[in-house]
Amino acid sequence: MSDANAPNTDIGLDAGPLYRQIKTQIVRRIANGVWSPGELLPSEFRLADEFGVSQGTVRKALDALASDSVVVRRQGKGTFVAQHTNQRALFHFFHLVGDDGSRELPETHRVLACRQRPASSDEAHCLNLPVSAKVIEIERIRTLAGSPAIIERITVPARLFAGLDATPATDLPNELYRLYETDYGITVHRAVENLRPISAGRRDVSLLGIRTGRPMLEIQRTALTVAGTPVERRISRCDMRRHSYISEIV
Amino acid sequence: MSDANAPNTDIGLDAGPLYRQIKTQIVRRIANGVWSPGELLPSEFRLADEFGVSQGTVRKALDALASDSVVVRRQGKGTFVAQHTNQRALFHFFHLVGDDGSRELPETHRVLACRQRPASSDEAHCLNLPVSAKVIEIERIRTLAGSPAIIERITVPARLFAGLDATPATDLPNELYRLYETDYGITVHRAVENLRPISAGRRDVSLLGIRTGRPMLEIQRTALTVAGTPVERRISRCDMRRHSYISEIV
DNA sequence: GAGTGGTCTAGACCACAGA
DNA sequence: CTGTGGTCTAGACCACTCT
Repeated sequence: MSDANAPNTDIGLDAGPLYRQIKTQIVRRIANGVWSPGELLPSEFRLADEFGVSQGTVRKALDALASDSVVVRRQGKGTFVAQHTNQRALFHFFHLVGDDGSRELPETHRVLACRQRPASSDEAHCLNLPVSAKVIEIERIRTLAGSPAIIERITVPARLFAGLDATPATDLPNELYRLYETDYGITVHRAVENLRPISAGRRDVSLLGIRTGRPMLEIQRTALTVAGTPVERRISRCDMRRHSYISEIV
Repeated sequence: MSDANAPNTDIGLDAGPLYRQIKTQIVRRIANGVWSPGELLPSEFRLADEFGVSQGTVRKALDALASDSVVVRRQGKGTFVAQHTNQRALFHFFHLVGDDGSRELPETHRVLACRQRPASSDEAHCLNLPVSAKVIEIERIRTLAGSPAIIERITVPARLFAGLDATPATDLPNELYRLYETDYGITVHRAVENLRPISAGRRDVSLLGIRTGRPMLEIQRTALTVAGTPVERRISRCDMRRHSYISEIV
């Protein structure tokens, strides 16, 4: 890239087509905060100049990033680093739909706890932390269609979210990923969910008003940054009497 | 396309960029059986000639089709219509994973019934059939890690699958989508699954050896062709004591 | 060696946003 | 009006497969 006739040295061990190297470089800059969510990237021509390649090659990298939802392209305006919006939360990170097919984010939530503590072994494993590491735990109840329906236990590494446990519960938004992004510079890019059915226990009964032993859905989620670093573990117990989990397969 | 300087007439009301029109044309031919699963498409240059556009435009259409898994491209060989393989079944159409993270298709199944009957209202709705339409129902038990774990009721429109109900149970493969493709010319392209937790009933107890009332996962799937026509309704009751459902979110 | 898709380039024109 | 991304073209060269 710096010299068209020599192998590259400014990319970790080089290799692969140019557009892929450029894609990697751009991802790296976004991950390092050189460009922040919502920010306008340089135009294709400027990037092409900087990387020493043709505009078409930069375009191919940017198109790939757009299809990964790492950037958003807007004709006439430019290319922007993707940002968490309610739209994205709804269609990508929230999979519960009403029995009538309605797709709505929870309107309200009630925070039960927000404290710092050592990671459990599950959390240490999923978040790739040493066993002694501290995490911040948020426990809350989310409301669907007017009724409390989800008990959520969210844990994040304390090192990355310093001070989050001191946040007043009223300052915690329902869509936490926007908070992670704006206040801690951490963007959740993708997640893996493991689902299994469970029986309502005493706590579910008292918090959600469901009957003992009724089937519920447990969602275990691990959320990752664009660099693949796990940044959140979230376990949700969901009352599915009026909702189902939707999964689209291609 | 037929004339570079005149608007198109051979595409339903035209409109949109050329590569998209070409993509639509190719999808249409595949849907109509002009090109069958596994078949080699003409080369980019031949298609470009035929459509009267440049090779680059055809390439863009084919790349888009490849990323939709409608075609598969192989350097040095050509572009092929995508085919159902065990790989695709495993990574796209089967979402149950073992507690140890193992991802395996069911090895065996036992067919309980394969008969023709009128569609239920759910089936008529999901398959977009008139209420009086006939469907063919297959009921079977699938085995995971050596134990019967899934009770599946599959229904397909009798009109599209004439004779399927006369198939000996031993001729039904575990991966039905390959049968649909080879014997009935119907390719499942995508599906929508709705999940909800349920309690094990009498039938689950006797067929799967699970205890009454234990939580299970019900998966309601509607499978569609590349043209968007629903071709299968499938309801699976899953014993999740040793498995979870995995969902990857981007 | 011939044919295929994969990469890269260079340049034209269009559609859209905003000063 | 300028600058942006979106489309389309034409041609070069590379990597791979098969004969």
